[in-house]
Amino acid sequence: MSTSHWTIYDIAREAGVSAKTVSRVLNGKGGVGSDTRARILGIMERVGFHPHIGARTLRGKQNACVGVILPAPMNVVPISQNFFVWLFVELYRIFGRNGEYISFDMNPYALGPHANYARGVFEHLYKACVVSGPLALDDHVIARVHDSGVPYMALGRLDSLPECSCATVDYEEGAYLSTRFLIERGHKRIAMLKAFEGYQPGLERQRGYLRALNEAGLPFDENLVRSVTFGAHNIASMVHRLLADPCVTALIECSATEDASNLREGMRRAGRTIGKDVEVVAWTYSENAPVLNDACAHVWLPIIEAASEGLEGLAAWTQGTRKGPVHVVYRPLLFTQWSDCELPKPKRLFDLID
Amino acid sequence: MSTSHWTIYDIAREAGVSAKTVSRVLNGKGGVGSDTRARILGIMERVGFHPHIGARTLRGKQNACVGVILPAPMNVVPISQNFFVWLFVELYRIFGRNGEYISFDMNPYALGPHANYARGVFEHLYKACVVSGPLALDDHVIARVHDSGVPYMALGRLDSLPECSCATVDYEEGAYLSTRFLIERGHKRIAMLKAFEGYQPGLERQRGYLRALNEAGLPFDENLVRSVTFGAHNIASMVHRLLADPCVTALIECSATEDASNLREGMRRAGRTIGKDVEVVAWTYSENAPVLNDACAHVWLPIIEAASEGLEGLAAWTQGTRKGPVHVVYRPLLFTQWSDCELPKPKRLFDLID
DNA sequence: CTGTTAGCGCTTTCAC
DNA sequence: GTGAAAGCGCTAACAG
Repeated sequence: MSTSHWTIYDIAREAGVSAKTVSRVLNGKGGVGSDTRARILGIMERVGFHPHIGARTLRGKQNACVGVILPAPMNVVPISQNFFVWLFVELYRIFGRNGEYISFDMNPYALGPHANYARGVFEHLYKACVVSGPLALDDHVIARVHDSGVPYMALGRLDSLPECSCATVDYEEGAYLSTRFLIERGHKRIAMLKAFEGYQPGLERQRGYLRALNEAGLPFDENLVRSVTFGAHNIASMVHRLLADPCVTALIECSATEDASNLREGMRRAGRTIGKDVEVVAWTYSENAPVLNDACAHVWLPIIEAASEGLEGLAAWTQGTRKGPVHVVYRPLLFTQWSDCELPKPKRLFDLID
Repeated sequence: MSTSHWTIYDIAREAGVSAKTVSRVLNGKGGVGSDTRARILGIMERVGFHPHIGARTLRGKQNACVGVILPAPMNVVPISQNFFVWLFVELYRIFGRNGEYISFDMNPYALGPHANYARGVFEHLYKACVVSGPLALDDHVIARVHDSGVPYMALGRLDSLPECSCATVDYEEGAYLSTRFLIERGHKRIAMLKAFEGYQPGLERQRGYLRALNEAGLPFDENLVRSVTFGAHNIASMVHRLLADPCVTALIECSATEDASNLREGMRRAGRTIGKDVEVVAWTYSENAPVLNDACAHVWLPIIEAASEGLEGLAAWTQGTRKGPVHVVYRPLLFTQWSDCELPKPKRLFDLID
């Protein structure tokens, strides 16, 4: 083996030209004779030359990777296995196939309180990034990402940054549709099992629920809205608590668990029978796929569809074929007809460990 | 906003110290007064300072990411969805939880013939890397990775590089056990449906098969060993072709598809009935899980277990708590007892697209 | 305990 | 068509 590590200067010396000429060839730029170019390419090939990506990003403007970041720790906001696989394949389709590095930052929180989820942007590692998850109401990082000029797209909105680049569904509308539907069926006291407390989608659910109540002139009782975390135990006991009050005749299940068994367990404990003394509207993230067969309606939240369009927008922004930011918001759809079946219990990506 | 982009010089000026002092604080090194350190940290916090990762890797020795690379294009060697999810979670557990970036290079081949699968190593992006798949027999890249000094681990061996850092199972032994078992049951003409033509694990299968035949003094007929690609059509027709010869009374299914339906279809076309006029040994990648209920034996290839140990070795090597290379080889296990059930048809990660 | 100097490998002026 | 020189932001070596 000759030199274990070749720089453009080594190549230049070998070719009898200057480093700048090598740089031009490396970047496929003009201003180099075709014989010189061929000679340089030959040497590069022979010695297995690769440019130092750090030096490149330091001097040039182009960073190394497309980043994927989780704006909340996974134990706070878990990620579903199916969604993750879908996202990964989509990232591959849109970015990876062109030879982009796709870089995941799963747990910057481990690095201490000063580290934040967008460090890949601020450290000049990412040329673009996907913020994959809901944003906290007090998030102050996304605004800095926005200002950095690096193309980005969040899978969620943020009231405090209306210009935020995002692809999401209208959770407020979903909650509004759910609540209005139950009101129209004559319910007066409607409980809601929601999630994402402290995060924007949690707030949006609350707003939609309130809007429907207000329109109908019904009072708001804060005890009827419960936020759950993602533990099974927690969900069952929250349902139990909500339905302990016999005046509560309806429940909106928009906790994002997509798993009916805990809900059923909670109803059982409360001595309730679905369809008899309680009606349920459930949210689903797959078109026409019921989460709960005996629900009186489902609301479909097309987050996959929104994310797909958002990723394409992000890719175009990254390539410069369009300007950012991206702004995709899909409307949810309420449906009352579906074929009888129960979806498999969804798995969390990191259920496997610890 | 003040300066949109702070360097250690800006911090140094603000703090009234030199850049070197800031660098020391940034890297948690000694030789800085505690008041100075606190002041500098305060400024960093206030302005949201992040070091430029490219500059860091250029000057220092530490690269940015843990890399995951596929040594063959995915259309040539597909990856199973279950294995991928498992690998991702494991990477998270071992590297991601410590705050490492995990960077995937899914398709460097798109960048032209000069690009190779380990560019992330040669471009000084990776501080460590996992080579996730079988190595081609004519692979010349892994040796350069080996020489680069970057900790790495391949999920497969390579004859031409015995010192290669790897975690794998002994495919040769698997083929040997399978063939010997069938010979002991009296079979003389044993067909083998293998995969990974041109890749090391394909060769290993062939070697184990030959070794068992030789030991028993049976002749080798090259028509009895067929390599398949991963299309369903291909597998069924290969099985058909192999079993067309009535003298063939046994089949080793080690094509890595883990899907019995194509095998059954091929047997049907050949007019064969399993257990009656043909016996099958099938390979499985899950402990005690049958791929084919009416096989006469299964061989379990503990690749997950090997990969897990290999990843831990790689992590230790990366942290410097042990020396490389890693060398983990698990032995396969033949078993003839299992509970009756059929595994779900495995999904390829990228079946979803194109 | 702290600062000065040099230089990592590349790209960007600007000159010829 | 090509080259010389400067400098990106950081850290290692060496002073003080």
